[in-house]
This record gives sequence, C-alpha cells and structure tokens, in this order.
Amino acid sequence: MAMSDVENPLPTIDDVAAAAGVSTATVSRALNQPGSVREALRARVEAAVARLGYVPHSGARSLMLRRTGTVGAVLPTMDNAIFAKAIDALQRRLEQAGYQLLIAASDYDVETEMRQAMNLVTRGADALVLCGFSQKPELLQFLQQRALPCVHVMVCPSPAEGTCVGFDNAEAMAKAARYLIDLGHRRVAMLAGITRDNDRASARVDGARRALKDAGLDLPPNRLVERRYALADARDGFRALMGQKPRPTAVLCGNDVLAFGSLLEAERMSLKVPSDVSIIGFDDLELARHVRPSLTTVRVQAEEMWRTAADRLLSTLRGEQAPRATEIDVSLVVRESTGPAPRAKARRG
Amino acid sequence: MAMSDVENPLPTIDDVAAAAGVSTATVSRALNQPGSVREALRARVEAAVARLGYVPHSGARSLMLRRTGTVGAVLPTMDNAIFAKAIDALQRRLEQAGYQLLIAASDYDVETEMRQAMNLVTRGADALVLCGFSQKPELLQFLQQRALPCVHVMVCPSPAEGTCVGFDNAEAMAKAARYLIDLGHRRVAMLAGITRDNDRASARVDGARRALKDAGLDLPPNRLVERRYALADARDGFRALMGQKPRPTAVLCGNDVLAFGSLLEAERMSLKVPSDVSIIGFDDLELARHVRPSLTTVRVQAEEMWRTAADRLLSTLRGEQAPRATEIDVSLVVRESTGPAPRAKARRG
DNA sequence: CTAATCATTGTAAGCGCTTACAGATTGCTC
DNA sequence: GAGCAATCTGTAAGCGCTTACAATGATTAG
Repeated sequence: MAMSDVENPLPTIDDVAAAAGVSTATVSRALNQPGSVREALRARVEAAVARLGYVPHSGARSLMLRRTGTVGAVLPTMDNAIFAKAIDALQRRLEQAGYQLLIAASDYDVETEMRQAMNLVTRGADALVLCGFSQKPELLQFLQQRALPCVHVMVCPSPAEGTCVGFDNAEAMAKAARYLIDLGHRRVAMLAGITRDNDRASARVDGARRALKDAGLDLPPNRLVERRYALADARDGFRALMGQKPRPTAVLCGNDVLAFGSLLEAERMSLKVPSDVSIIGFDDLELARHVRPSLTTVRVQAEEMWRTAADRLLSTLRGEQAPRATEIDVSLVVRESTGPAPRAKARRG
Repeated sequence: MAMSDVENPLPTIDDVAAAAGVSTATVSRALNQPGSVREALRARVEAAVARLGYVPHSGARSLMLRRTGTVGAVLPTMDNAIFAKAIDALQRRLEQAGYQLLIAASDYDVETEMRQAMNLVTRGADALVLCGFSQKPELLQFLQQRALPCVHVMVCPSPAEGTCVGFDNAEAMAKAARYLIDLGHRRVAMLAGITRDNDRASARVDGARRALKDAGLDLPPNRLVERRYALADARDGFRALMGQKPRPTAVLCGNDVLAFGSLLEAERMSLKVPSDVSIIGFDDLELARHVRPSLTTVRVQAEEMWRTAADRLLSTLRGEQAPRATEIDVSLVVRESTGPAPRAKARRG
C-alpha cells in the first residue's frame, strides 16, 4: 500500500505560496491575521493549505514567536484520582486558550521532579505547573532565572516567593481533627500518606498533631503510620493502627483512598464504622458519597483549583498581573463514617 | 524583587561559544556527540553551559532535526482510572526513551478527537496514540499523508490498516456472558457505556449479544441501558435494569466503575449479590478485588498494553519495523460477585 | 487628469540550531 | 626534518517561519 518510500517532504509555506500564487508573507498573514488579507487571496491560500495538507512547522514558528504554546505539568503520579482530575482540568482549560499540556510524573521524588521539570523546559514549555512547594532550590532558581511562569498548586499560602493556588493543608486537617475531638474522641490516630518530599502530606500530619495538642492530646508514634495511596497499603496501615493496645477510636486519613481502604479493612475486621471507629478522609472523591457508610471527608474544590492554576499561568503569559496567592475553599463534609467516641467500657470495673 | 524588567534574552549557543572561547559548532558537538570533542574543550563548554544556564532552543533544534521529541495522546478523558493508568504508563515509557508526552481529551467525541489530534500534530508531535478505531476518516487520512506514526490502543485486530495494541472487546465481553450463561442465567442484562463514537463500548455490547444469541437467548432493548462511567449514573442504570418486570438475574457491566456502582445500588435495593443478582465488571481496577463482594471482572493488562503501545511508536520512530497488531491478554477473573442463577420461585404455582 | 493617501502584497532578514565542508593541528613515518 | 594521514575545530549554509520595510496598485481630493 505504501505509495512510495521516497522521502516525501512535508509541504512548507513556500509550497503553499507557490500553489496559491502569492508570497510566503501573504500565506503567513492569511493564516495568522486573516483580516489583513483580501478575501479573495485568503480563500486561495486556504484552498492551497487544504489541498496540500499544510501544517505550519511548530519549531520554525516557535523560533520566531519565542513561545511554543505548551504548558508543562509535573505531578507526583497520574495513577491517583486526584491527579487524574488535575490533568483533566488543566488540559481542558489550557486547550480553550490554545495551549497544549505536556505532562511528567515525579513519583513523589524531588530529584525526579527536577529532572522532569527541566525536561519540560527543554521541550519548550512556556510555563510550568508544579505540585506543592517542596521543589529543589536549584530548580526554582533555574525557573526564576529563565523568568518562566510557574504556579504551585495544592498549597497556600506560599512560604517563599512564587505564585500558588491551593489551601492550607495543615489547617484543613486540623479542622477535621477538631471535629473528632469535639465528638469526644481522645485516642485519634492518623493514616498519613508518605511524607518524604511531600509538603502536603507533612502539613496534614502537622495540622492533625497541632489540633490534638491544642486539645491537650497527642499523636504518639504508634498512632501515626504512613502508607502509599493504594487500597492494599491503606488496609495494611489501618490494621496496624487498630492493632495498637488501647485502640484508637478515630482515624484521620491522608486522603480518600486511604480512608476507603480503611473502611474496607474495618469491615473485614468486623469493626463498625462509626460506632467502633470513626474515619475521616480527604479530597471528597466521587466515591466518598457513594460508599457505605459514606465518608466524612475534607472537600477540596479540585477542579476549580486546577482550573484557576491554569488561569494564573495564562494571565502571566498574556503579560497580565496575576495574584500571587489564591486560596481555594476546603470544608469538612460530614457523612456517616464519623460519630461520637465509643464509651470506654469494661475498663472502670 | 524583580531584578530588572529589562528584556533578559535567554542565552543562545553563541553566548555559550563566546563564553567557552570556541565556535558554535563545537558547542553543539560537545552537547550532542560528547565523544567527538576533546575532553578539555568539552569541559570548558559544559562549564559555560552551567554558568549561563543555557538550554538549547527546542524550536530551533526541531527545525534542524525534523523531530520534536514529543508524542501526543488523545484519550477520551483523564477522569477515569483506566485512562489515568494509560497516561501514567505512556508517560513513563516515553520518558525513558527521551520523549515527552503531550495529551488531549476527546470527551468521547470524534469531532473533538480530530480537532485535538490535529492540535497535537500542529504542536509538533512526532507520533500519536489514539484510542480505538472510531476516528474520522479525514483524520486517519491526514495522518497517513504526513506519514505520522500512530497506534490505536484498546482494540485488536484492526479493521483497517494501521497499528494496534489491544484486544478483542466483543470476544472479551462474550466470554463474560458465556460464563453467566454457564452458571444458568437466562435473563442477562447489560449496563453498557455510551456507545456513540465509541467502538470499544459498542463491541462489548455486540459481544454480549452474540454470546446470548449463541445460547438461544437475547438482549432485548429493555435489558440494555447505556450510562456514563460515573457512580451516580451507574447506580441509576442498574436501578433501571432491576426495575424490569421479570428481573434480570445477572448484569454485565461495560466497566468496573459501572459494576461498582451496581454493587452499591444493589446493596441500597437490598438485593444480595450474587444470590439475587450476579454482576460482572470490566478492567479489573484495583478496587475490584477489594470491594465486598469482590468483583468478577474481565482483567485487562492495561499497563502492559499502554507500555507496548509506546514501544510500537518508539520502534517506528527509530525506523524499525513494528508488528501491525499486538494482542494483549484478557481473562475473566472470577470473584464473589457472580454465582448460579437464582431458582425461579413462586412462578410455577 | 494628476498627485497624494491608503490598503495590500512582496522582499528579505533573521530567529537559534546542526552539520557538510574546509581548514588547522597533531603525530607518524621515512 | 619534511610529507602525509588522522584528528579536531571553525565557517557558513540553511531548516521554515514571521515581520519590518519597500513596493505596488487602488482610491480620492484638487
């Protein structure tokens, strides 16, 4: 079927110009500023473009325009509903504005994150979306040196200079902890995400600890476990917590995946939720409202957050002034997985 | 803080050459073929590169090399575990090979798909990953005209020319249907994904219908509903099916999200799974093995599939000959959500 | 009917990079 | 020590595009 193995060079603007009987300048103008070319010529050019299947060479174009029309995003992983949503929201917004999304995964590792971010820059990303604020200083310095627009998402406010769109992770988790405390819980455990290289996960632990401390309680090492965001790991972590001697009466989870795993494991262990143990998640994934018992969780307006992050970059790329920090609403959504602390029994005797 | 608002042009290869006291050709060689430049000079060049924070201009580079080092993927949506996994697998493999991933969403619409695919080509994608085979002919023709490497994933074999990596959706679903039939089910319903513009979803329906027909059964219109891949829609669809007069004894679901929603709704309706109704999913998401009852489902080696798809493109880009069709294993994983058809009762009397 | 003005189009200069080719340097052999 | 090959480096020509500037033709005032 292969018509020919001859090197079939793609049509260039010169070919279009020749085919339409005009100069290259006219072709370029007809395509980029249709208003500045007489209707008849524009039609001729467009016909030639269609006939030849011409597409401007992106490299040549970016060489002249000094922009590529792509925005890069480095996220910890795609294999997590929360980041899949992120990509979805980013891509849609950027596409609307004529930008394409380049993506890369950091695997929750700052070295990888830096490497990937630089890859994206090397590939010509006009701007960068990063997650959190735990980047290597070299990376941030490099980006600043190149004056590359960059937004940090999922955190707010920013500890240093830099634009961010997100929320206060510590305060959000503290709010969840206070809710448990108000329900009378005294032995509160935390099933956290892996905190290494992850300022969001660390902040959530800090927030929980702070709230407990403010109530005269603490979060001893044996009531804090870190697990990867996967159901099997979550179940394992929950079991580890529940194996503690005076059993925790409530578990704060680093996200909804950990919380869902906890629900599943609680059922397996024949622990009733919330009467035996209360569970709180984070993110408010679609699943949270559907599972039984439905999940009390910290709702994050994820879509809005990522969309806004894209908007910030787009503004900056347009040369507009954009607010440095944008706070996104978070709120505790109370559902069925939390309840009053169980009465201590068979203890007084 | 802004040091200066002076236009601060990024360093070019000329700057590096000047700083290192060599010619631009040497800089280029030192960077691209380190072996061809004397050690001492290479070191000087690298020092200059580091000092200036030089990064080659991707546009200029692609202009000379006639490649950009990016691969595009157009997927229906990112907001679905199966496609999130796809992005993850694609990105990792491509990154290993020095390629970056550009992504776009088609929203299960062929027009959008075409638009987005062309966007990616316009942005310089060296190759394209597409989902299924339901693209617009114009698009396929355009890609062929440009001799752009392209792989169709999630389907196999391909109905037309073109490379594919996937499996036979109809046969896979037929297998699931036969399993139910063998268990004695006679009223089998299907909760399908939206089939419009989606050859995978349609093929799955076709497969189910075929298997039923082969067993002398049928899939009447009222036992087939289509719903979007979301829990709320799934529950709604399941309820619709279960509202039918002679109730189906089994439901084949277009994917695991629909199946999970069905499980949730079954519980809500106080239907026991599998004694009242059997449920089969598709994909074998992580969740499938963890829920209660665990989900019988068609396992797809998703990661392998997408990784292989990336490999096919990489081979083609290297100029190697790649197999036209690659079949990926699918198998029915029997768990707790399926069982023998309930005996018809209170009917004989 | 001529000159001045305006709207269109064409000419040509790069944007930053790679690489064919020429030139310079080095190390050998005789 | 001269001549030659082998190795390394520099020169310069574009890659395909946009756009400042020049040139052209059309239009209108005088």
